[in-house]
Amino acid sequence: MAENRNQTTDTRQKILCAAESLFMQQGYVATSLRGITAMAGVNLAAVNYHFGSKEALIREVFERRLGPLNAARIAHLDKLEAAARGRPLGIEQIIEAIVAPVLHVSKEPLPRGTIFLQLLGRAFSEPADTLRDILPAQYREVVIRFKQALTRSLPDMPDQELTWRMHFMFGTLSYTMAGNDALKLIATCNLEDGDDADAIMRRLIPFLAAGLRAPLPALQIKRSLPGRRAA
Amino acid sequence: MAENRNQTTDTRQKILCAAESLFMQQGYVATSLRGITAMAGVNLAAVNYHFGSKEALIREVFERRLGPLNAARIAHLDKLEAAARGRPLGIEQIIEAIVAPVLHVSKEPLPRGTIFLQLLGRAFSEPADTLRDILPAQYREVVIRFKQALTRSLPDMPDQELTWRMHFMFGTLSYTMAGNDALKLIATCNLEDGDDADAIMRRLIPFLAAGLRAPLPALQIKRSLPGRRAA
DNA sequence: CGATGATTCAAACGTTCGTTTGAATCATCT
DNA sequence: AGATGATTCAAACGAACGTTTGAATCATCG
Repeated sequence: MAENRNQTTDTRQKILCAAESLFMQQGYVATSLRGITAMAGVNLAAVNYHFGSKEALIREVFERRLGPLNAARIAHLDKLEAAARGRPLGIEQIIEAIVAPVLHVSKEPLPRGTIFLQLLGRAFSEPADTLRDILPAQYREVVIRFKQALTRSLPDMPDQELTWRMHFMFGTLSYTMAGNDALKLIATCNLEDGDDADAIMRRLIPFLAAGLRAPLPALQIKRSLPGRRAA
Repeated sequence: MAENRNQTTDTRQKILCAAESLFMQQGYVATSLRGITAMAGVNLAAVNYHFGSKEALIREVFERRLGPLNAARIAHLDKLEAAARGRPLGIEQIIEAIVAPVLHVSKEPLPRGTIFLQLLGRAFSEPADTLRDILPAQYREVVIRFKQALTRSLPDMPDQELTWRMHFMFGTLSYTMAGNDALKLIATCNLEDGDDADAIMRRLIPFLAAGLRAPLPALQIKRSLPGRRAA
């Protein structure tokens, strides 16, 4: 059993990188194994040999990066909570624990990192059944932990309202990561110069923190729009 | 020339509705014309006869609903500005002009409306080249007009910062419309009862308004989070 | 009614897809 | 060196795709 020296792992990595890149550009369904193996410079059959199927391949593409990313988020939160010794954390701190690990990913040997981020951003809106299984699993602990932290820092917020605001927050983050392509669709002014991942995320944190802290919507009776928002 | 009485328009509409529904469930690439025509109960060749190609079909699917939606947004904004007589509008008013027309769409003979909203939410992250052309065209005027309005209401906000916050806002809106599926991916508590489109949007407006009004991020010297990268 | 043009239909076209196969190649160890 | 098992490779498989075709059907009007 040669197990592996560099050949086998090399082929696997080349496939994973090419797949990551093409899935991002074209989406899961539109990307063919022939395109992936061509870009990776390996034989077509290598995908089924090393991964078993196209579906198993995309699963590995996600797990390879999403696992460490979410682990870093939780580690960051652990550190904050240890330092706080039971006191509630600041909203900005919590958000930063979610956002900062993304920045580290984005700095991986370029352009590997940003490619995955765009792929991840798209992932939530891809209807592919494949991700229906792996995303919840990868995110469960993150959501639970951060919701606990936010609940402590926003004690007056009803649970359901907080859930929605976290949903909004992840939506903004996801959409922002998915990125510049989508942005250009609706941007009318050129976003020039130093708008790298750092700058974007630094703009994102105050936006999200203010949203999370927003005054509760008036406990509206079910009468809807035309009467207008109250308060 | 029979032009059309009901036969031809009927077939067209049946195809459009089936396509809308299947594109939403499966995405553009994963949806086959055979599936669409089967659901619509028409012949396979009808799509190419009535629309010319699969690509032209999805274009029509979007234009059919997106045009009226964005027209309603602009009409809503027109009305607000006429009533304000030159004074700046309230942030919540502006956001409501963006959001409220969505609610009307969602109330179309169910479940037609919500289906399209989910499709639209996904659209921005679909890498399909097709939409690269039609979305910017459909959104250009909306973005310009609302940015003007927001600029007047937030006179101290730098243009670039406002562009980003509008991006964040559309991201949240898009992600929220794309919807419950994506939400369930990360939701840990069940969002019960009355969380229909109305309720969601009423939660969304304060969140977004607070985000838009958030204090400017400290005009940071470019030194970033942990210490890290320069410039 | 017979003619005309619009619409439907079943069948087929050529391509491309994910996957499988069986032989060839490579690395490793006795 | 020879045997062994892991890995690569070219070739092929059947299935599904978007599109085209040419005849059948329908509505309309002189």
